[in-house]
This record gives sequence, structure tokens and C-alpha cells, in this order.
Amino acid sequence: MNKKIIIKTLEKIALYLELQGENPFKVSAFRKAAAALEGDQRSLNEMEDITQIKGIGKGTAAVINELIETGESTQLKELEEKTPKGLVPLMKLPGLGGKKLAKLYQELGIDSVESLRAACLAKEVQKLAGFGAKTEEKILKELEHLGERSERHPIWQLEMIVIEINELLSNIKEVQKYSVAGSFRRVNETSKDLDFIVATDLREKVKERLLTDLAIQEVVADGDTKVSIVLDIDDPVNVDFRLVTLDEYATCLHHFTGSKDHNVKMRQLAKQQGKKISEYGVEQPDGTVQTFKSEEEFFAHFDLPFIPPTIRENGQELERLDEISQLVTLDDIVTDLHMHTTWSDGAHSIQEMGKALIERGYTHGVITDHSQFLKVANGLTPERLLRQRQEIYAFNDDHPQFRLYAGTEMDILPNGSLDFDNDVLKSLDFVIASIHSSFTQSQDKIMERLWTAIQNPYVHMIAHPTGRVIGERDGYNPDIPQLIKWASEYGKILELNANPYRLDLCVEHLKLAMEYNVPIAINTDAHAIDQLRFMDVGTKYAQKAWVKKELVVNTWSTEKFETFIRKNK
DNA sequence: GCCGTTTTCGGCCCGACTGTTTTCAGTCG
Repeated sequence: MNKKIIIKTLEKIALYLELQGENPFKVSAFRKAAAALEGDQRSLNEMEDITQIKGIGKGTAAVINELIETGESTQLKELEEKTPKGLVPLMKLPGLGGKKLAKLYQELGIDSVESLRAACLAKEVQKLAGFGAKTEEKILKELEHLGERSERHPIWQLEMIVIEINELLSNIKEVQKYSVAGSFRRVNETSKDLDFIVATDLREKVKERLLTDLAIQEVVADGDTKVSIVLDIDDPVNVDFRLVTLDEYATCLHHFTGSKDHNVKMRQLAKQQGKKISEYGVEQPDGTVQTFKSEEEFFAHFDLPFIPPTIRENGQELERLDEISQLVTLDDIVTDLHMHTTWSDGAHSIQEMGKALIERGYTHGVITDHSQFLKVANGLTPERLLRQRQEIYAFNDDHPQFRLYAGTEMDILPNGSLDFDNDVLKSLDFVIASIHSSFTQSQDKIMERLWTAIQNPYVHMIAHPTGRVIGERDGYNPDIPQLIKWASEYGKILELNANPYRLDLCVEHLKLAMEYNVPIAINTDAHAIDQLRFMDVGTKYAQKAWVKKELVVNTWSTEKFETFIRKNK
């Protein structure tokens, strides 16, 4: 029995219980059990007594054991029989939860999108206690848009919106402090909406500016401390603003950064000390409310180190406090090993990129333009590569405190061969091997191609190992555990491509790479200077996999890096 | 349904907003 199926089943039971209008604590007990199972690193076989796991008791253990033994769950079956399938999609309608849907089903027999719409049109819904004309209208409106709006937005879409909103907030003089919060701040691959925390003494003024200066499709909520809007763009995004005082800012930022699980764990911790955490501060045993200047101060109040937003996920972060100081941060990064210039498909020259790296405080960098196979990207022939190398080394003559290396992002061709022969590769400082073509080949064929690159002595790194684009395509489906084993064996670097379209390797794969001590390079793959900013996203994403700085090649000194790249020459 | 170094019963994180009410339930994050 697959652990994932058990987790899914527990979550399904929770959903159906919710649709029955069941006790919310019972519902969340099933969700907690699912989360507990997911958070446990062990496989099913390694668990002796599952009720030993916190959150799994008699009831949920019975479901799990039945699944293991028979592959089915009687409880889920009964729930599925009792609850019409058509109710499930209705849970997605904003404003409708389990209780209300249960009532609609029990009183009006509503069990589908169609019957709900018909009941609203017949004005039957507003007759129910707890419902009214406004609710009915709202349901009709939401039914029209059901399935139209994306449920989750990819990080690359949100990143651009966040830059714009940050720009707006920085230009409102009544705003004292602001930050994005929520799952975007935790650097999740996708988010349902965006949250911003804004410190101000003049809420009304700030609200006015937000409501006039943003392109708004709909104002969802407009309260004292919360403004919630839908942006009027191609793929509409919901944005919430929380307006608080400067005193409340730190706890509010913490609260709305989440995750929910992290907050619950923090509140339980506070409760043990007779304290109470809310978004407005920490209520002390004597009833006074303490506020903090920063999240650092807030954590220190509970004798905790600063816990980066990226790892505030499942409560595990509170048990791995010792490891936090070893995690890679942007401050540790001294180089970028993958970027393009006007020699291939980049927007800036070698001079411009080199200077931009120096401005970022880096000690070295590698120019890695595309190779000849990639004609659409103006890939370099060996002859052009030679000329480019002269220009790179000329840059070094003018900037003795910095070191720019000559590299390539070489294609691994569809037939499994490499785009340059060994003589060319040998003459370069740093060689990246990448797949940019024939994504639909079988896994065996893809692995054959990667194998060629791995066992070539002059290849240093495999870039964006899966070729995925978040929310768009899955990539070429390599056997990543195998690739990680090869990388470990042959001393190759695997990339974490920091471009928010890619974030490749993903968290799960990075964790596995850590187990095998495979060096990771976090690279922006910048095709223009402003894309060097992706290093921030990349390092934060790496934290999500608990990537330690020693294994991140970008933290190595120029000397250590040179030793590594020259070892096979 | 789960949990317990005050508890085997009575809590379960806490608060905002909306729409329905006329003090509150449901939903949401």
C-alpha cells in the first residue's frame, strides 16, 4: 500500500465529513492525521505502531490499517454513498463551506452545480434560515466563474505582481513599513493569493491609494484592517492587504506568513507558557500585550532563533532548530555560475554582466552562453567560443579583484552525443551540460543522454535537470534518484535553477541530493542583468529543502572553486 | 477524532469580515 494513497484517503474522508456538516474538529482530526503521516520521513513498513504518531489515534489508525490490509476504506465508501459527488466541486465556491452545503443538500436536495443554480433562480435559497437574498445573488455570480479562475498561481506570475505592488507601497508616504507575506514569502511554487502587511497610522489614506492606484476587477472585502481585491489582469489574482500599526507589524507579518501549521505550533508553545499569540502581539499571563520591533525579537521572546519563512511549513522546523544556522542564505552567495550574454541569447554584454556581478558583491562568476546546436539562441561555434574567451579574460585584466570564467551551457543532443568534442571542452573553465530538445523521448533514452554527460570528465554540472516549467510543463522525466547517484559517484554538480519558472531541482529532489552529499549550484540562468535577482528566490527555495551552505558551490571561495573545476585537467 | 506533568472530559489557534441577524454563525486565512 502506497503511503500517498493513505494520505489522499484520509483527506477525502475529511472532505466528505465536512460536506456532512460534521464537527469541524473531527474533520480537522482526519486532516491532521494525513499531515502527520506525510510529515513522517519513514515508510509504512518502518512504522511499527502508527498510533504512536502524534495525531493518529484509534479511529484514523483503523482506517489506515484497513487500507493496508484490504486496499479499501469502508468509512470512505459509506461516506461516498451518502454524499452526492456533485457537492464536491461546490466546496470551491467562495462563501460556501461544509455547513452551508449540508443545509442546502438536506433542505433543498441540492447536489450539483445545476440544481444549485436552479434553486437560486427560483429564489428558494434565500428562504432558508441563515441564507438571504445577498447570499443567493453571490452564489449565482460565483457559479458563473466556477472553474474559470486559476486556483493557484505560479510563483513566476506572482513575482512580477509583487514587484509592482512593492513599488506602489514604497511610493505611498503614509506607509511606514510593508512586506509581502503568505505562501509567496515562504517561496512556495504556487500560491492561492497574495498577502501584504502594511504598517501605517493613516489606514484610510492608504486604503484610498490602494483602491485608486491598483487595477481592480473586484473589491472582495473592505474592512477596518483588511482590504481584499481581485486584480484586473489576464489571470486575475486575489490580493489581501492588512493595515496595522507599526507596533503590530512584526506579529502580523508572522501571523500572515504562516504556514497555518507553523502558527498552530507557535500558539501551542505560547499556551504552555500561559501566553497567547495573535496577529496583534503576544498576550502575557498578566493580560498585557507585548509587541515586537521585528520577527527576530518575536522569536527571541520564545527563546527561539529566527526561523526563516521558507521553512515554516509543518512544525518540523521547531524540532530542527540546530540546523537553521547552517542553511544557505543570500549572504553566503559569492557567485553565479550560469548566465548568458549578447554572444548567444542574452540581453547584455560580457562587460555589463561582469560589472553587475561585481556590484552584487560576488568574487567570481561564469559566462555560459549556449552552444552551436541551439541555433534559435544563436549558440556559439568553437571558433566564436575562442573569441569570446579572449573578451572574458580581457575583462579580468581590467578587474583584478574579480574573476570571470569562460564556460558554456552545452547541449546534450537528441542522439545522446555532446555538442562539443573533448578538445573544446578541455579548453574551457567550466562546462554545463543541458537538455533543450526532444523532451518526449523515453526515460531510458533521456537517461542515456544524461549518462554521456555525467561520465565525460570535462563536464562539471547538469543544469535544470528535469526541464520543468512550473504550472506549464513537467519536463523530460528523468530518473532523478539515479541521476543523483551518478552525480555523487562522478563528483558532478547538480543545478538548482533559480529562475522562478523553473526552480529545478525541486524541493523533493534537493532533499535527496543532500542525502548523497551532491554539490548543488544555485544559478539564475540570467539572460539579462535584472534577472540576477533570482538568486534571492533560489537560495530561499533551497532552504525549503534544508540545503546546507557547505554543499552549495556558490558559497565556495574562488580558490576552492578553481580547485574543483581543474581537478580533471 | 485526538489528546492529557492541572484534565479520561472538554477542550481543540485566533481573529476579521460578511450577511444574517438584533447577538451571532459561517467562512476564511
